[in-house]
Amino acid sequence: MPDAVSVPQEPPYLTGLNPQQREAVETLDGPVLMLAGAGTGKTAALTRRLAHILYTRRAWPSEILAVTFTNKAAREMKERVGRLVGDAVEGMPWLGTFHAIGAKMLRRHAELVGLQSNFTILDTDDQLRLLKQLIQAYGIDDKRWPARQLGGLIDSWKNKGMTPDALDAGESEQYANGRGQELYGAYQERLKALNACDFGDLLLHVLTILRSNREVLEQYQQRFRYIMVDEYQDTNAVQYLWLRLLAQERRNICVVGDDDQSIYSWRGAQVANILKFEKDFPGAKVIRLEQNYRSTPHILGAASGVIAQNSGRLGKTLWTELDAGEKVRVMGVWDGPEEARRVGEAIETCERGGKSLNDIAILVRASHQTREFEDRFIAIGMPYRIIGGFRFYERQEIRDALAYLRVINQPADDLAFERIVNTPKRGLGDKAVAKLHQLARAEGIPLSIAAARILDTDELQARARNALGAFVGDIARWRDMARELPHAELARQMLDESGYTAMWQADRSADSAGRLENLTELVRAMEEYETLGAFLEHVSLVMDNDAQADDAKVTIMTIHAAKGLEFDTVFLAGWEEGLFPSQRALDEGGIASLEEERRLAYVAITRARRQAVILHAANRRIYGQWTSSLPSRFVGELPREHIEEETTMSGGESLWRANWSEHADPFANVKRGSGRGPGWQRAASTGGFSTEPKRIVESRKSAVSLGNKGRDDIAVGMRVFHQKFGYGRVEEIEGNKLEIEFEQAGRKRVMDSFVTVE
DNA sequence: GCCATGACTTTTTTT
DNA sequence: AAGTCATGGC
Repeated sequence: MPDAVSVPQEPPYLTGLNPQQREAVETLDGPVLMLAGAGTGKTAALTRRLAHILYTRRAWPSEILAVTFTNKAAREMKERVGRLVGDAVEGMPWLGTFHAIGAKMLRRHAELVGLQSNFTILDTDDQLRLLKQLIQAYGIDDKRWPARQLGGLIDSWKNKGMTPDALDAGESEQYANGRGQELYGAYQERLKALNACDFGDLLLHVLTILRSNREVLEQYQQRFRYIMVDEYQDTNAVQYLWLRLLAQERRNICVVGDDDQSIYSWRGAQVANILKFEKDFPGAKVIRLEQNYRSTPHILGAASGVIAQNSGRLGKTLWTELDAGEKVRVMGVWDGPEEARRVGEAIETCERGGKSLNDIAILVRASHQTREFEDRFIAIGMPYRIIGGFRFYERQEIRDALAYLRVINQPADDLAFERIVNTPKRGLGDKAVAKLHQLARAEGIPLSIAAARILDTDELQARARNALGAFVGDIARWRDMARELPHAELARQMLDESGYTAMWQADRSADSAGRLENLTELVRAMEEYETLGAFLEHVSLVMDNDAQADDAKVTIMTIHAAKGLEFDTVFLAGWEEGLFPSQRALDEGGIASLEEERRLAYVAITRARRQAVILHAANRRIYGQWTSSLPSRFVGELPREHIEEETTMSGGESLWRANWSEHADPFANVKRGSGRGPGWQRAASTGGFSTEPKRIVESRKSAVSLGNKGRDDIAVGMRVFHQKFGYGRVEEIEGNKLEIEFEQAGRKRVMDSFVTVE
């Protein structure tokens, strides 16, 4: 230990950083732009920078604004900072997603935009129902002008920072021949009446408040001594305006981003934000992180080759000191089910090689692709977790239960009231609800109050009136209970007394048990929150269903959801024209969209640490229709020296014909020979092309037998035939896997779907 | 008011 | 293929 006296020991958070990272950590004053390529340790730099600020007492935890894009990223940052500075991280109320922070600010100043602080945050489903009502009320044909479209437009307006009165004619023109503004305005009015807001409002309302209330703005400008923003390339206009206002005073803002990983332009993200940072904050220090610590040179080379096809990049040179490792495998398969099967097999090989399933991920372009893998993994008993896709709170039973809680928490929440007024069935159908609406609209009161009033009239049939009376009585009683009982207990009783639990208990369908479990889980989760309001906020903004990460599972998710994550082995499925790049992107956004798809491909490949496998299928079922597909152009853009191509489809004509007969007329439009894309031609001409006959058999087998999930025709001791290993005797059965003593091949573990009974 | 039936659309990505 | 939505019989 040289010079232990004169050199104070380096704080732990500074060790192991490269010079650029260290500079990013230690440059605390003034604006900083960190351009950080994939895998260059930007999260490490960011978290240590945070630790540095706290450690040197430049600011209290509550004086730092740290914004991330996803809850996952926020959680991870919290964890990593916690490891460096201990409990201080608990006092960081302003670490979170833009939306979570927006909600927090909005609750404090709700009255400035005409809301009460217990406002409800509507999700997309509520939003859509509300829009449908409005569209109908305004006499617009919802076939021609769907609510979804209006919802999308409103969202994009909010992302651009446009309130209804700031909307220009061109924007308004996009919906129902110029009635966009009218509807948007009406929607905002309605939200106010419901004491509710949508996701976009969490950002836009805050911007409005900061812009129109000098004291509030100054208060926050003073408070936030340091501002840090992750994934800056994905910020949209409102977020940008927000940050600019908040950072203007102290100018201690550090943003981190990578223009090559900008994949949210459809949500209003503007890469331009990162490009003009130096203009917005003159004197900004620009720090580039270019050493990649994550991936092997082959993986990096493959990713760089693809992204190099894009124009208008800031450009950077990633390099790594890691060993070359394996080449990226590119695998052509017959169809979707085979893709899932091959990936399953490859994962089993990894597993046998001692790899944890937690280090393996399957990334897809569109969430519906997860299904193929789910089906397959259930069949072979492979543990998996799906991230994204259906969120916990999007499930019907959870949304119903939450609606009960919302009605208690916030009497003006008509959407919640409507949802549960006849769930479970109480004999209050459309007619009764229409009467309620009528009264509510005439008097300008919420539905729940209208419900109480209508009981004194003879508007409703005796039957409906009795049912409604009972329901109104229940709600009143629950509201009283809410004052005394812990909210989890309240929820339990409410679900019971309302008959909601009973409704699912009486349900004989396959998933009713799971739904009841989810309800239990929901109530259990409530216990962790101080107030009902806090819980509801958590549910609508933060909660996701990957909470239990205890045992090893393969992760299946979209590429978007994978941003910022990394895995040893990554399978990239469905690299086919039309799927990835997505047809819709190509049709609607032209070259700009294609480039975004390409960035997506770049993000996908760079998630891998050691091994990347890219797959493309020759046939896929789209909307129940078999369609032939070409390998993605991105496959053709992978530099040859970094990849290794193979296909499971050998045997030429005979195999193709053999498969045709198994489907109705699935490949009428299959193009053969010269009609294939570049990747395909190359695959066919390289040595990776296999001609082993056993593969043919297996390929064909897949097309036929995939439907069989589990089978009951096999028992221990039976003589069975396996396509690859021949005849053998079943020694052991474990789920879908069989232990078989083969006459030729010896003892092997195989999947039951591959054997036939003698 | 409830439920069964059939026509019809759908899937890009998320807070 | 699966889910949504409108219609009509009970």
